[in-house]
Amino acid sequence: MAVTLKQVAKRAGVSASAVSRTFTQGASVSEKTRKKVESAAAEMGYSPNFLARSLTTRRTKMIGLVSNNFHNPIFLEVFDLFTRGLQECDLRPLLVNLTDQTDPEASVKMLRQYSVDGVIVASSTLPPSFAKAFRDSNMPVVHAFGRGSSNPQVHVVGIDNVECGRIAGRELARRGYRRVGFLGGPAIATSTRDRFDGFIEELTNHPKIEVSHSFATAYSFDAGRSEMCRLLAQMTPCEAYFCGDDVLSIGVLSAISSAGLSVPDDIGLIGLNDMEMAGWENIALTTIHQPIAKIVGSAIELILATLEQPDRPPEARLFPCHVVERNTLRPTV
Amino acid sequence: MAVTLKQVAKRAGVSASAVSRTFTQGASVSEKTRKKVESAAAEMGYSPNFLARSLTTRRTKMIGLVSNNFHNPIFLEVFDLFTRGLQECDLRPLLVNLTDQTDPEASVKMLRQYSVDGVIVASSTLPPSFAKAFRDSNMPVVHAFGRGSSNPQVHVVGIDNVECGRIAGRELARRGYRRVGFLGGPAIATSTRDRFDGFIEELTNHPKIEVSHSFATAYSFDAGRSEMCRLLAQMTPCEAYFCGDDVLSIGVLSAISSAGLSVPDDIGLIGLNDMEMAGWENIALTTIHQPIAKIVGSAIELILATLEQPDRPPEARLFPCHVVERNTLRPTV
DNA sequence: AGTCTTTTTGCAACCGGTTGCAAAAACTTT
DNA sequence: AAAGTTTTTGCAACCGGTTGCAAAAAGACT
Repeated sequence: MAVTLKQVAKRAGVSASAVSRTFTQGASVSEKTRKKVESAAAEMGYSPNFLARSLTTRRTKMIGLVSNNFHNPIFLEVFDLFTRGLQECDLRPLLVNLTDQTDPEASVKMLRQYSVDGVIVASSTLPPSFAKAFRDSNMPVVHAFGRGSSNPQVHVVGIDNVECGRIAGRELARRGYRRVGFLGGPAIATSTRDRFDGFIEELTNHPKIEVSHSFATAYSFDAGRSEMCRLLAQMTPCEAYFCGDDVLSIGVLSAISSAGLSVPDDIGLIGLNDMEMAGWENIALTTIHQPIAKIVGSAIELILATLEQPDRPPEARLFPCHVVERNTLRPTV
Repeated sequence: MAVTLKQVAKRAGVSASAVSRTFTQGASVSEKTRKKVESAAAEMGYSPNFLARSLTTRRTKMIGLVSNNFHNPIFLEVFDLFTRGLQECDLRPLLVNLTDQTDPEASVKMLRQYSVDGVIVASSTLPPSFAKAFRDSNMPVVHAFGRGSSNPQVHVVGIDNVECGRIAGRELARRGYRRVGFLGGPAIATSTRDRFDGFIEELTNHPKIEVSHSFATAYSFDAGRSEMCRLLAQMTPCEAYFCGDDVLSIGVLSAISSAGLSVPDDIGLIGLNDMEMAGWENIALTTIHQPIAKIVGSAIELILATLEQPDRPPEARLFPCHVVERNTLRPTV
């Protein structure tokens, strides 16, 4: 059984309040009693119970971290950054894995029952309405990697996916490709739609370029590979593809080389994310860099600010992206 | 402000205990009051506060999930499995990222302050003493991917790393390699040592085979690549290498192809883990399969059992591994 | 030493629940 | 209808802390 405040109080010969105050920032305790309490606490190995404390302070310092992307390697980086960042702010992540089986409503309820101080939804495939459910339940929430909007319902931190689509389109045009393809992630995901829209929009400026598109069933290696295999079997491939994201690109890359074709000589490829693996020398994917460290940092900052000031109006913070050139697009003509 | 039990009690016209009992499994409440309470609760959107409850029940249903492997892709699979598995048992993972900056002692204390029901340490690089610190602090703990031992200090679930070393040695011998190398992870990690010992032991049965060894600084792509680059620059390479793990292997693979050599024609490679990526067609790593789903499942089962029966003697559960043949070792001669 | 301030202290109520216990209510049995 | 049995109920204490408040102690000033 853990040592309690009362036991420490008795041992130190002071009241419970005195002990409580010694362990509370900025409370009024004389140096003398503080010493008494501290040594008693040290002898007994006491440290305050955060959950009991939270009952009166109404702060648990726990943050729900909700995601459904446990198969995309970039999310390992995301989790690393979030857990480190939260820890630095003295917050603990309560991790929720939103699978197909889990009821979204249930996780809202669950996180409320655990009195988390706030929630971070980390996903580019969940709809804004999901994050909003937390807001409706009166919890501060930030949707990281969510869809930007001029007047968002909840805080959003991410990138401008439409602009990324444009960047990709522009890049392929600049390199003189004449038949290009959009090979997106799941067609329902807003991130996919936005990237698609931007891509198409940009390429309407280049009427001579022929554009086609298709969608993979998920942001995953397998989905990318099988979609590309399907395309290769059906028709003569485009000269270059803009892929929904990096892991998808790697699947595509694999399909291409299995077909005996080579990148970038036969087919060009540009991804999105710039995950660690994209820089691995045997992959060397040309891709659009998404500043995930900044996004994560900003999401944490925003949730922190919202804890202070719960009625802060929802804000969208979108970070600029840029092309990282590696070896999967041919040089400019 | 969230609805409390008392408010529900008032609305339903019953005592607080009645409300509490309606929400407690197996408590005695008449059908009539249960109905009254349930409808009042539904109208008001009440659900019990788990943390307040935990104060008396002494169960938070939170499990500390501690790891230091946020850069090895296999750990995304591990986190996925753990979070799903725990959720299915109605437990929530409180995630702790043990970085170089974080004080291990502090995380023990922190998890105690949050009254987690138990702790799962998921790491092959942390020493048994780390897991033991939780045990010493009276928390049920399971060390997943830890070092097996005939009389362990804490519950361990994992693989027999020594045996894996033997398997690798045997496999290379069987394929007729005559100069083989061990390219391990960090030399201090027990998993590395054990794999090394087994490998060496097995190869003493084959005195004609020449064995060398070296260690990378981490289980990571970069570490594998740079160690292999170093080896290739220094000396004529071995005919085949047993790599510390898969991500290391992929780094090694990349170094080899950068050097203009090919796998398995010039150099053979066998990894360990069989992470998803090892099966990607453009990697196709021959590797030793570690049954991570079984390990995770068993770790959860064990922590659950220990919650029921805290004084259960420490147990080591080691799962057998086997070679998965893909394309990085030459065929048997 | 006496008065006025400021700081420190303990009491008691509270945070949102659970639970042992004895009384009340509901059934059984005769 | 009375007595006996079982089930349901509310009271009150408790889980491990925090905090407003008024009293006590300490310090500052005549």
